[in-house]
Amino acid sequence: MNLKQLSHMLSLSQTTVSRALNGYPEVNEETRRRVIDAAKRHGYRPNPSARRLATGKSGMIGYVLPTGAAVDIDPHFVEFLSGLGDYARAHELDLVLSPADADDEETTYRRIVANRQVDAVYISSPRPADKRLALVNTLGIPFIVHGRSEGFDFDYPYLDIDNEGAFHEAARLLVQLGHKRLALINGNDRETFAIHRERGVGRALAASGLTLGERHIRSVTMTEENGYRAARRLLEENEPPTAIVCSSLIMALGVVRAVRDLGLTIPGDLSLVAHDDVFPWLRPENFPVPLSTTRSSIRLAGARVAERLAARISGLEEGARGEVWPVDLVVRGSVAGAPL
Amino acid sequence: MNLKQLSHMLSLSQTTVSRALNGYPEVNEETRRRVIDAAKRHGYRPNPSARRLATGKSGMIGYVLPTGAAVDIDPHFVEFLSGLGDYARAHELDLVLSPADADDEETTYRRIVANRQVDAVYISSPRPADKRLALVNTLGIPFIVHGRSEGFDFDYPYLDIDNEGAFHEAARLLVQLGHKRLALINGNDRETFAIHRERGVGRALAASGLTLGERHIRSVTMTEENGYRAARRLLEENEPPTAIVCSSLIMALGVVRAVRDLGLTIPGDLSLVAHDDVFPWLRPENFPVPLSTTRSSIRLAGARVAERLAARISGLEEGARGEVWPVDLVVRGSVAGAPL
DNA sequence: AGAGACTTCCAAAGCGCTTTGGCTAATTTG
DNA sequence: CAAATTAGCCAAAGCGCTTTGGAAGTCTCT
Repeated sequence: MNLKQLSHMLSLSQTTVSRALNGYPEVNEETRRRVIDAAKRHGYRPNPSARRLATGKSGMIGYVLPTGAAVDIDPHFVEFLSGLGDYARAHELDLVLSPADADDEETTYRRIVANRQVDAVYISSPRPADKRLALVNTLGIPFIVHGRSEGFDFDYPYLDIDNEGAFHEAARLLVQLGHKRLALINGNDRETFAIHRERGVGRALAASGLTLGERHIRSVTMTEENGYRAARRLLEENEPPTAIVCSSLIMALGVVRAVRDLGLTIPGDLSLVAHDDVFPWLRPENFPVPLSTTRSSIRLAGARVAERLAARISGLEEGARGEVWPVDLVVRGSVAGAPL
Repeated sequence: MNLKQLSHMLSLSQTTVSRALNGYPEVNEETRRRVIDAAKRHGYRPNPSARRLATGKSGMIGYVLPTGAAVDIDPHFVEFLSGLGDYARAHELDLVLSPADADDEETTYRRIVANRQVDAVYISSPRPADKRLALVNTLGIPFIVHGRSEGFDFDYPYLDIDNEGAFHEAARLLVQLGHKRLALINGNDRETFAIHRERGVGRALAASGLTLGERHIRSVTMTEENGYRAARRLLEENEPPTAIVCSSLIMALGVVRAVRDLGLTIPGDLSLVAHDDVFPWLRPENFPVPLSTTRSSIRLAGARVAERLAARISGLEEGARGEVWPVDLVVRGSVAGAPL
């Protein structure tokens, strides 16, 4: 059932039927009702390919997926996707994943924009002065950044959590508990979120005249093994930290293992706080010692990003609105006063 | 730069240019060279929307993503996706994720097929007599199943690992080591892979006159917490198992925690083997006691599925070829002879 | 030399929608 | 009451490809 048949059936022109269905004003309400009714009865669905060709709109959102033999997709991605799906499901919005060589995403961005494959894209894990931002900005495709970048002469729409505030709170708590030697096991410090987190911890320490020395910062990709290694190196130093703030639950697993291997205890010898993106399959309250966390659901963020992308596509949202979500600090058994 | 302009430039018809570019035989090789050359020089790329409308082919593969407030996307998905991207990247093949209500995926399958949104789909985590299989089979869209189903009167193309064989081997090893009371902490037993794994363990036990009683099988979604709970319940029974086979590393984390909480040790009191899908961020050799595993890279499977989908789309692969990959049994410190 | 078979190309008709530019009849306005 | 709007509809022209159905020219064979 296509438009031609439907309009013939109604003894109307394709123009009128099309307009009736798409909510244009220049059609009699009575006629519109007839059309909509007939369309529903006959299960008419406009052919998306034809519509695409005519309008240049695809009704899909895109994501350029960096891949490569040495590249692992962040496990957080799947949670973000769940959220995105939560929104998209209800709006028949599909997501196009365009795998790209991690060393050359630009080609892929250009391709999907030139081909008009998607109406909008989102960008995740941005870095300061991230080239992708500049690119999509000049290419003129609607976009939203999940996270933040820095150092541009233009504003852009984003959704981010208050990483600095969260880690500031966490560190401040530890300082208040008497800890003087804090360490930070961070994610890749070329990404903005990691920079913000470090800044948060640094600010909290500075407020008490303390500092976060180079020695006490590890910046690694977030695997259990890297968490373990970082923790061991920190804890085997001369004056080991008495508290660690850690950027992910997965790394925290490694930290816990290292602490055990060294015959230490949490929170007796070491206080530990980690950031929790809320994985359904690994929960901080189930750690050997319930883990204190800064918590923010990445799934909710996914849903919100989808919602805002849809709004931008339909013109409901404009401009460079930045949105920063607060982060909860949830204190559990893994923190205690500094050892004497 | 579109076809019209290009053909005008070459003083050829659109027909000839189109055919030259698409490798049709009825065009002089000399002409073809000229055309291809000019196309390259001017950076001509056929408009995919137009091509889609004309041919009905989208050049994309699809996946219907079950979502819902109570539905969590399997973290394995991201690894599979990495593999898919490895192949797709090199072939400019995009992946369309169509989020669907987990209780009604059929509508979405029908939509993407009717709209010809994708040229092929893959289906994962199939169950016996899975409705999705019957559906895509009748809808006539090329597909590949990652995993296996059972109980159909038709064959279908799939890629699966030898779950039964793997768990048979694992259980056989444990039996050989003198274990008489084995338990299985499995995934959702409505999915075929879990059934196969149970079958494998059962067969190994039966070969030695042992059985895997109802009591010794837990079938749960694969979270750390569920692994912990299942292990505790098993180990707190009258005659607790001396060996556990576990369907995922994440659950194994929970098992290890439970063992510790109960004051037991691995492998002294309990031998443990788990299936490892090869996550980059959690490796069995880094468990407190290095974990014995049945190993199979889900990422490689993703790449292979993409490759086969592409082959089916282009007609290189036909029929209902099933492909079963062997699984490695990797023995590490977590298994030992049965306690006396 | 004429019939048949290739080879190589082309004009034009789709694919199914949106949108432009009217046209008619009804309504409002001075 | 004539002129100017407006409401409501339509025909036709795209969007940029692929593909059908020739047509003209070149070879081959008897």
